[in-house]
Amino acid sequence: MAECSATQPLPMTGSSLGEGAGEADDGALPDRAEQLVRWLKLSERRQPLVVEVATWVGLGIIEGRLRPGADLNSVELSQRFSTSRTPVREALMLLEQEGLVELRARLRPRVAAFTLDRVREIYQVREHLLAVVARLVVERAGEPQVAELGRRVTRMQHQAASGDIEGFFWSHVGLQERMTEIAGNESLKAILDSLALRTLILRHVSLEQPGRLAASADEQDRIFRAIEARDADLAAMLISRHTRAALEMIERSGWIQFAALPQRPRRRSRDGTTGPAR
Amino acid sequence: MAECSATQPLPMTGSSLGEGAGEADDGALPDRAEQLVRWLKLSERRQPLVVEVATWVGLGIIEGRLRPGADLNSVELSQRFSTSRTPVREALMLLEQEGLVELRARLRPRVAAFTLDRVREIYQVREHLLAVVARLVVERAGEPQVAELGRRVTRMQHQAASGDIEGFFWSHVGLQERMTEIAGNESLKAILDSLALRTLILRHVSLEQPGRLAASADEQDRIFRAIEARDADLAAMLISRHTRAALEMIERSGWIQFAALPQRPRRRSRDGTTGPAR
DNA sequence: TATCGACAAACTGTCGACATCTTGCACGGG
DNA sequence: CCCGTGCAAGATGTCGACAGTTTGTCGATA
Repeated sequence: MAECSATQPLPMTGSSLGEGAGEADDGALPDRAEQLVRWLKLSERRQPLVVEVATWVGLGIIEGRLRPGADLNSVELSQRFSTSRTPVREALMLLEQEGLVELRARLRPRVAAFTLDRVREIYQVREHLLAVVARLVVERAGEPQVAELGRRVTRMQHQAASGDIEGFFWSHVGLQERMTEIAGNESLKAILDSLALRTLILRHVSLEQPGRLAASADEQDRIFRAIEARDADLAAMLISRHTRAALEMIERSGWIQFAALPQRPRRRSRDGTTGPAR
Repeated sequence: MAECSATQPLPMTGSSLGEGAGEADDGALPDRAEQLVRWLKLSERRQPLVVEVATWVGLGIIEGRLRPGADLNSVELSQRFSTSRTPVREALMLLEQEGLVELRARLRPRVAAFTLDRVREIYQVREHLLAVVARLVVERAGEPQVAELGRRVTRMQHQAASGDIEGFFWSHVGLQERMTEIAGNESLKAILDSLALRTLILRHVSLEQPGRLAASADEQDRIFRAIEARDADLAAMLISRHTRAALEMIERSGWIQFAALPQRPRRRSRDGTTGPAR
């Protein structure tokens, strides 16, 4: 378990993350797990076992514990969760559709690797769809909803002021999700959720850029005021600009090249000396 | 199935699909099946068995042979293809992500049912994303690409003039796919492909409305001329309007209420002799 | 020393079996 | 006659096993 906290590009082979995983199912996973479950609409559609595996792997990818390109072999995952490979394969397929995992016939599943081009594409789509969301929110939000959005933005400003990146990050996620809900187009929400999931880790990177936290908070405030004033054009423009700014931060951070390094996980030596084995 | 690991997707196993469903696939599979395979990005990612099942079921849904709400139980499908249930389940999961099949834990898989609201949502998203595509096409298409689009539009006009709904329909599908390719945003293309798949059957309905064929051909022509003239704003506006018009036709046709009728398939008698056609 | 080829480990895809759950149907009560 | 209850057929989810591939490693060769 000690190795769990390793910040190295630690290949997930072996039992590097062993215990934490095994017990992770019920107690250990905090709110984000539930967020993820809701995001993937897992609970309604799948058995608990599949949900457990998908949640753990998905969270691992989002949180950066599982690096892009890392092997996700089903045998090891099934041992980790004391199940057969069937639910594991199902979980990996779910994550594949969300763009978090790459599956190709006969090849080992791997954590999806980003390319800068792909990220640009996603942000380009997000930019336009979020503009649509903004317009719909202006059109459809009642007073109570506007007030709720205002409270969320206020909280984010406080978090930004106190430098609480983690809190701000999740508030931001929650705010955008709430706005897509208010927009009232479930298909649109599903698409944006999926795109959000793929870029979660990147959005984190974006916020870590110096000065970005305060700037982002300010932009959120201006977007909110446009919504409050029922100015759809302005809100749409601001949210598009906000999205472009976030992309720029990501590009500037150079994170992508770093993360996309060809990661060749070593095969375990077969005498079992893989360090702390289970 | 025999161990023929042929590289070519061999035609359906002719063995066990004796019913009305059987006829439709074997001879009729040629182009659309391949289109569907490409659409789902099946060939790269999955084993032939899964591809075969997914193609058959997916085509069945698109062509209306499998009605919304119809049961898709994995035992029957596995018998039909002489496989085990594992690849069948995988195929159904693939189709679920494309919105063609509904899976819920412990319940039988069913062909996805449309609601009018859901269709409106999809067309709302399509309207905006296609506008983005139009702008990108104007920006990025070279002369050869524009010429190719022109040829496609010309062909569609001929098909419309001769009342060839089926041909026009697939030309239309091909045209939009080509435009999304030219737009050069793969993520955007993936989203639009998925939405297109969900609404394929509806777009067919739309074209069957009297007068719609000619109107659609005319709109396509105007969109093309706007692209040719490099007028991004106009092209985007026209393609949005075109999408809205298509939705209106669908709403007017009343097809959705008809198709969404709670279809309760009777259980088969268990002597295997499926008396009435399925 | 570097390269190529073959071996062996390990992983994936598929299968049939089993436990659990859902669902249609029959039966009994109101 | 209609409705709720219980049962049995049948479907799903999971499992362990097996065959076929992929892949890393080792040894032979130049």
